[in-house]
Amino acid sequence: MEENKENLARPTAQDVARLAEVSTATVSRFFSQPGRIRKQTAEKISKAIEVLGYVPDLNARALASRRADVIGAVVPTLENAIFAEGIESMQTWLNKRSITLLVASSNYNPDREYQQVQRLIAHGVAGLLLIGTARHDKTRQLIQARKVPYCLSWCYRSSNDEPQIGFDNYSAGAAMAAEILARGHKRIAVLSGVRDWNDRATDRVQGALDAFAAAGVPVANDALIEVTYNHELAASAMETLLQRHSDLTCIFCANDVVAAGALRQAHIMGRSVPEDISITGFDDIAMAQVLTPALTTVRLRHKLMGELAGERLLEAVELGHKVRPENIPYSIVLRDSLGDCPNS
Amino acid sequence: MEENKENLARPTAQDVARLAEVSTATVSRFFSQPGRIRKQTAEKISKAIEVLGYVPDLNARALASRRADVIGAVVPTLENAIFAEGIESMQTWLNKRSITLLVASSNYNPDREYQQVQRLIAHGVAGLLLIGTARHDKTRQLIQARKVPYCLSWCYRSSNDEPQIGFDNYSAGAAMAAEILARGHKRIAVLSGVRDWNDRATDRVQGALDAFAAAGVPVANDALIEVTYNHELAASAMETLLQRHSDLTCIFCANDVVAAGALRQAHIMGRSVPEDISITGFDDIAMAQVLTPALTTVRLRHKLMGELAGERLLEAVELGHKVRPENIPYSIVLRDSLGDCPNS
DNA sequence: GAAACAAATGTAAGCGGTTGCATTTTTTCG
DNA sequence: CGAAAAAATGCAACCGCTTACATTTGTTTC
Repeated sequence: MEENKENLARPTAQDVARLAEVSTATVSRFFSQPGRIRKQTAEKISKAIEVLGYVPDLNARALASRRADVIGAVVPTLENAIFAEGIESMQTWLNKRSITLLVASSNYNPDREYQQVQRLIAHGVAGLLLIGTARHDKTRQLIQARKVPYCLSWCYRSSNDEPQIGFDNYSAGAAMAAEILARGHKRIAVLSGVRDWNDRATDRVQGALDAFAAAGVPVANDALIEVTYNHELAASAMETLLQRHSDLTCIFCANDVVAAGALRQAHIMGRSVPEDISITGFDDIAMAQVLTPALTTVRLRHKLMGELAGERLLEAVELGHKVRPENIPYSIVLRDSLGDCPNS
Repeated sequence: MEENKENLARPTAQDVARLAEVSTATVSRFFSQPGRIRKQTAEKISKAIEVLGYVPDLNARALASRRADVIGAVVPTLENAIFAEGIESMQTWLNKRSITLLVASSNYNPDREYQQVQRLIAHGVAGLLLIGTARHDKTRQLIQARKVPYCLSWCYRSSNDEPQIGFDNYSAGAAMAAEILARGHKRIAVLSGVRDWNDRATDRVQGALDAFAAAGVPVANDALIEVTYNHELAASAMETLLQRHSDLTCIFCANDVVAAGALRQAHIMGRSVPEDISITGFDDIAMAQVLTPALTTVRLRHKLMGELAGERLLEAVELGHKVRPENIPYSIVLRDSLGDCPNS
């Protein structure tokens, strides 16, 4: 009687078994191998489940079967739309396969990344998605020691032989630089994201820097400013840039958010884009096309990447092999913010 | 010898106990009640943990202690910046307390929301964060039956006595309408989000509609268009609106993304904002201030809300009471996109 | 310094499932 | 129709950790 209170709130497989007049083993098989159960037995069980409102306890299942239907991901932050989008579609993909995605944020901090990886491992994740290549060695060691299948994402460096599915940021940076150079720009500045512990930002900027230098228009040291992922800081950096070099004709921005800030600041300072000065972005987040002028940027298929990473990682987990590296192509989206160099 | 292979990969509390020459109970207490353990014993244990690289199995812990340090949240989508921001800060807050946040997306679909709630319950979450008030009854029943502490978020309706921490969207909609009316606008249109199963969008629009009607400038039926959360659709809806009523002087948008699309379209059609036509947003996402002109909008403290929800929900879980409803104040941010009504 | 009490630790029974192996039931087929 | 093979189900030992209760060790008191 009174013990039913508990049972009502959280019926167990035991309860289901009792009501359906079968053993718990059969109930368990009802879920894991429905084909191996007689139709009439299955109906009894499924009715009992219905009646009791039974929901299997995934913790117990994970413990007993020593595998969890959970994949973990540690992203820098969900506030960055590219990660939010990628994670969202990865999750959607995984959910279709009854896999849960457990997301944690590191806030771009390798120490926190380590903690989060540890937390995810403690939760028994079957696989791990990490962002980029830069991280503490102990983080790698932990993953190695636990033999957790993993995959790096948003990055692709041919020099790196870790499993990775992402974009070749260096070459994409160079490609955008080429577009800029093709329009005759010679006085160029760079608005970078924070590069410390961020290989994506590093590669993007380096790709562009190298391309500019190779074309004989190197970017001066004081024409490169690093800012965190934030409109306002980008705007004030833009102001600084324009004060230092009033003759700039193009700003290469390492991401769209920074570009948006720069665009805004240009407007405030009365420089029209792209007539007086050109600005390019990176990522092609949704916002890029509603800005005025619409942002010329590098399109990265973040959602596709998320899906692909989910698919490949799951495959790797199930088949027990490593994820095969994949370089997802980028493209340059020419909109209005990049124009020909004025006075040339 | 050979069984060590397994042990090396996933050392258990048993292994730690053996190495530290104590019982597993003591190892367990080392984590749960460190104060109750002699210093020298603690040191032996902590050394063993270090040596083995032991990480406790949270699934086993949850099972044995029948409580999990996990809180679940079902959001419509992380692609919407307001949820990404709110969830991010809620997660940060919870992580500080060693609580894991398990996030799932419903894609604005009540059926999927139900599935996700079921999934989270299966994972044994100690508490649940839901968005808004509109959902299937069976979802409510499931939560009720499982006695999972929960909290609605992003909404606050005084008529609703469920635990809720969020914003009074109706009154915020009315407040923005008041600003619009105060500037003399009389030919007003509304660009709404999809209101079906979305109480936030519904309330915002209704609040505005009622305010306009009360002021004697009701919005015509064909001057209200519903669009999904998307720039381009919003832009084309804006075009339709302007075709139907070329004399509109103000567009009330139910969220910033839609407003951005409208702004863009106004620009394309050569209507300058706010001189020819005013546009207002809702949410004050980061983008709002980099648009040109900067968007006048309703500021909602999404991050604060996320933190507060995390704090209160955790408190409710730990103390076993309900979350006390909380109405988080909004404010109107006057920027450039709302101006006086022209020709008046 | 022994009794009395407090603190630290150990013992062992689960938590809610899974699964190898044994057993029972059903189907197949000569 | 009965024996052999196949299919379905049951039994029971875990999975890794927690915790009530028992036991041991340490401390305090007079």
